[in-house]
Amino acid sequence: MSLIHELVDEGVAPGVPVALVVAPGVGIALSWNSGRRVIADKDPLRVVAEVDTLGPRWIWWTSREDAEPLVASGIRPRACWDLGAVGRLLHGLSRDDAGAVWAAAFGLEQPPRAEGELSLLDLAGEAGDAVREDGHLSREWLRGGWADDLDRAQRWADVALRLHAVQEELVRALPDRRTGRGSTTLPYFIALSESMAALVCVELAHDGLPVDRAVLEEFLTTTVGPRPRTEVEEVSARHRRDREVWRHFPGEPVDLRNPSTVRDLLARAGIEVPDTRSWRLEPYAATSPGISALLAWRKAERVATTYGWAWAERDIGGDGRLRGTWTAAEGAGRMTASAGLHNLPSELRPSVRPLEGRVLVRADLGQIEPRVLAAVSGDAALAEAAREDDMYAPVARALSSDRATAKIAVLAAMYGQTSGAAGAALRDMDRTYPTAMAFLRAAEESGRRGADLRTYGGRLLPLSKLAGSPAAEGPDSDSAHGRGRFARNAVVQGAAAELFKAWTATVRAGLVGLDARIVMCLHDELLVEANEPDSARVVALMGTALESTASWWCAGSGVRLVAEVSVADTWADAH
DNA sequence: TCGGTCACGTA
DNA sequence: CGTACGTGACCGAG
Repeated sequence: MSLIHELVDEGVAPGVPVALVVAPGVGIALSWNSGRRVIADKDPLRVVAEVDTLGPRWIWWTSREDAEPLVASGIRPRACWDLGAVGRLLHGLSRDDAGAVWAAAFGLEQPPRAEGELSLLDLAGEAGDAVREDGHLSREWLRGGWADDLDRAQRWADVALRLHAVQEELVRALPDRRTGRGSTTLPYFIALSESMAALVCVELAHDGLPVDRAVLEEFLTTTVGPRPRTEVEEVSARHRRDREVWRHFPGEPVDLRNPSTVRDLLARAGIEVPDTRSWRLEPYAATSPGISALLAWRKAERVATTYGWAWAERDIGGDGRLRGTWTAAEGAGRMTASAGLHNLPSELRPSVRPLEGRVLVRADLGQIEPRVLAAVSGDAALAEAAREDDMYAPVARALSSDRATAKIAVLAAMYGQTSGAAGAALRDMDRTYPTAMAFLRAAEESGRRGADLRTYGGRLLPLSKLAGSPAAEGPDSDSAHGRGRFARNAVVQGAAAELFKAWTATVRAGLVGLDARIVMCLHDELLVEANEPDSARVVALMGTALESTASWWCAGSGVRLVAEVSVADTWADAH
């Protein structure tokens, strides 16, 4: 009987949680509720690929470490439960190492980060078991002490399965705040999609974003000059750009990279400003060629330092793929990316372009934050507005204002604006959408007090641990107000991030069998690189995936979620 | 060598 | 208007 048939007999089936531990070059250990076994094989990843066809829900410590070798070998696991990602969700952790996640699940103190050599003190009280007498995981095991022996790998998989059981119970105990509840709780769905987002992060880091080097190099050459071959060339290119600004100002040249000397320079020209931020200088640009030159210099300098030749050399591979490291949830719960992936200036987007025959399918969620506010606050009137394609239109009618004012008022409410022109509109918001406004105020109040909050999907926002001590500084300090604004925004931004990741996971599942992959996640925007013949199916998938996600994410709320989808050869054209 | 500040890109 | 994040240059303290 084949391995696969045996596993099926023993209860491995689609959706069944199976803890996986890979011992490189040795084999794998599996552990699930109705069985456990080790499989010795010199090529363990081949075995994982085989078992994945049964569709188990892989349980692993973190996708970052455990899925990386799978993805690198070409495996695209169907489903997982990422203990680290769920640990972050449940406990508001800023780390996801096994020792920390385990401790949090059992209500223990966070252990010190396991780094450096183990001392005798560390090993005291460890009798060779994975779990110590004090309930923490063994430092020896955390450092990979299980990896050369399948028997120990099996015990390590058992430990993961046990943590999964505890996490699952904790997740199921979280409140489900939906209007229309189903049999599966919302936080449970979110635990799954947060896990899948962590896996997507590994795939994004592996696959990279396609860059057309010729287009990029043309742009860099015209903006900052040709690629410098020596340090001398680099200095002279800098100097050439600097001179374009200096020639507009009489007297000694100053260091343009030092804001305080720039401020002096402007003062000499009769322009007094408290700081030299571009939005403050912008009004002078029309009348002062010097300011205009300085602003142009700033743009070029940004490219030269952050998105210039050095960046291209460092972060774009020989295969023309821009790669960074991705995290699935930081701060309020958004994904983050390094290597400039999340703040690529729009001028660079024409360079994001796949090879001939492939296209980019771009989809973005329209007006996502106000729609999310309507859903998570349970405000019936705002949900009514969120039935429309453009929800600011009905809001404007309700506030008897124009659309622009309505938009400002809604955004001001979500971001905690304290001053400005939205004052009157904000008071109308209070009258028209009292439930949503009370929801936001309650979040701000929690933040100010330093009381922990959970997002709609169950993410713990550890406001008691945020900068500034709530106890020492009192509820009216600057840091208390800072936490208040953060909390007010985080309950919306965080829930929007959860929705986005759930949508992303659904899109990913729908891509199986197509020649297409997700190459960018940008808060409310998804980019899929696809073989041209498959692009129409990807376009359709973006919409159907959103519908099916909305059917559980905001069940019963009446809120409509909308995605705008387009296909193009470059990121810039997909708008 | 480090943290703080300024600046600025995206959402 | 305000929030989140990552990056880089500079300053001043150590």
